[in-house]
Amino acid sequence: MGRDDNGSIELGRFLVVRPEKNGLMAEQVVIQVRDMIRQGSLKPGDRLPPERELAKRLGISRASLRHGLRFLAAIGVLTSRHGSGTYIAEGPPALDSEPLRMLAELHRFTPDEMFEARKLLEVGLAGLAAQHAQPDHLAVMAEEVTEMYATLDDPQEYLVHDIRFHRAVAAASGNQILAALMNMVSTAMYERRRATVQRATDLKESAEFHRKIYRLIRAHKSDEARAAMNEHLELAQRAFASEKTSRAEETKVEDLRAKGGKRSRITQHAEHN
Amino acid sequence: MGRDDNGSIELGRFLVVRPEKNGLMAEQVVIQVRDMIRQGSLKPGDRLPPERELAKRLGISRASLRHGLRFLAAIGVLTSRHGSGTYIAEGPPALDSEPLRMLAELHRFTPDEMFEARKLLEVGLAGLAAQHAQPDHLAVMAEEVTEMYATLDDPQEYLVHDIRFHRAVAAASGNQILAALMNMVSTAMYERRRATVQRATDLKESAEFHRKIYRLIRAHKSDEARAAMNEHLELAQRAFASEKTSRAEETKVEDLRAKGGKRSRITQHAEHN
DNA sequence: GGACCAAAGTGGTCTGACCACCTGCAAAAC
DNA sequence: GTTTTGCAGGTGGTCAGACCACTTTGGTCC
Repeated sequence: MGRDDNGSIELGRFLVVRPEKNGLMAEQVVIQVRDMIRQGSLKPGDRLPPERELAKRLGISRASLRHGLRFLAAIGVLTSRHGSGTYIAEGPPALDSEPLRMLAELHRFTPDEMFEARKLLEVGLAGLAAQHAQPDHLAVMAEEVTEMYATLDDPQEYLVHDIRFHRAVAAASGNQILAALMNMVSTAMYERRRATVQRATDLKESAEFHRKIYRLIRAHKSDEARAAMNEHLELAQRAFASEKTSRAEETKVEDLRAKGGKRSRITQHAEHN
Repeated sequence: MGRDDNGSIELGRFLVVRPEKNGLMAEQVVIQVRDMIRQGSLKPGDRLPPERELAKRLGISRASLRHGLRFLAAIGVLTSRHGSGTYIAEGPPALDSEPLRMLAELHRFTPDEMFEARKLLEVGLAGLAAQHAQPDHLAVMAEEVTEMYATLDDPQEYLVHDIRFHRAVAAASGNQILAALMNMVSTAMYERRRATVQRATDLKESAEFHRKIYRLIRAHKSDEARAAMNEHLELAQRAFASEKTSRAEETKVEDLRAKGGKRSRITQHAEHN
């Protein structure tokens, strides 16, 4: 295999990056950007130089540069805005849920598996939240509980506040990693839940549970908060299971996804709320 | 907020898409491939058609197609092999750890946060493993424990078996999602650990712990396995902390990463063991 | 049979052009 | 003076075709 050792680099008039025989160009981009982030010259919200310029600076073609940027966008580090520029992701740390969704498709994850994962994460988060929750987190939780009671007759809307409540608990835990993981799992399940929750089984009971969890977190009762969260999720799991067996329509879900119910992070035009 | 623009596309996905007002081309690719996966015409290990052909079939340029494929490769669904083809990811479900690593850089995650996340996940997994472990999983665990004892004098090698043991526990839990999450977190921490473990503090004690955990899982003692795992990780956390404070050199780590200690999934040429 | 080599197939990169979209600013309208 | 309009430049998105680098395959030669 080795008879091409004429790799003489004589055109190196610029001292940018030595075009060693090493890996792909796109990977170079990832490394460069990561290092810029690491050394602090790029912070969340910052705008990167234009592609044409950046490509020139790194000594690669714009196409290759774009391949690298695409990778970074895919994993959620960047977002590109057509006509405006490329920016470092902002907001709270979050992992894209698309990978998990894909995995679920590929390996046929069962709903029970997902619920189990959620249970483990959320029960733990509830316990941590009870220990570390700050007033502002508690305020958000209270707000969402209130909204739940106010939307008992609108399952779709209720679900939104349900999710926000759990997100607030995650944020209150003080652990950004676990919060990001939980959100990823939770979001990946969203569409399925959205379909089943349609006929509200027991939103009242659900709301009560959320209120109970909130109060336990506020009172710093870690173990009890964990227990309540566990109970709540098992209830939800059973409700989901019974709903699911009673019908087998998937068209609805299909439809929602198709017309932009969610947008892949690939271009995500700044729609984080 | 919630600007619901995005013109309504009521009917919409034909194979030959009109270059009218659809979303980005790359996104079309993602959707197409995902649907192929969902409907079962693409399974793990399968090879996709050549880019040139696929591009023609979808009615887009090869560059755009490649952008889409890059996205899928980035999230771990595909792997491209130069000169060979593009394949659907094989092996057990796994999430790439690069996103988490990037998040850690961007938001300055603390080691304590990471350990806390690991603790939550692994303690839960140990409990589940004690309930669901199969003989083959137990065999792997036993094997790795043995190897740990055999490599007490080689911290680097020891760490490898350490990681494999924990991976085996995760696999034994029967929950692929949690296993994938744990591996993601664990892998993201790998480099840091690799640096600190150099001067083996108490590998003997660590090995004892692993053996203990293994036996408890084998005996289906869920609660005790959880407790042991928790103890083990807190010990490791303390060891890490004390190591870290005693020195502040990072050059070593930098070096390892730079020269291919790890390869981003972006091109990952089939090196899963 | 085994080592070697050449050709075909495939992903990776480059180039340069054009398109679609956003932003900012200046001219026009009020 | 203030608001609206419109245009021009900058920026990301797409396209086309060519060439490079690697892998695989299958044949040739020893």
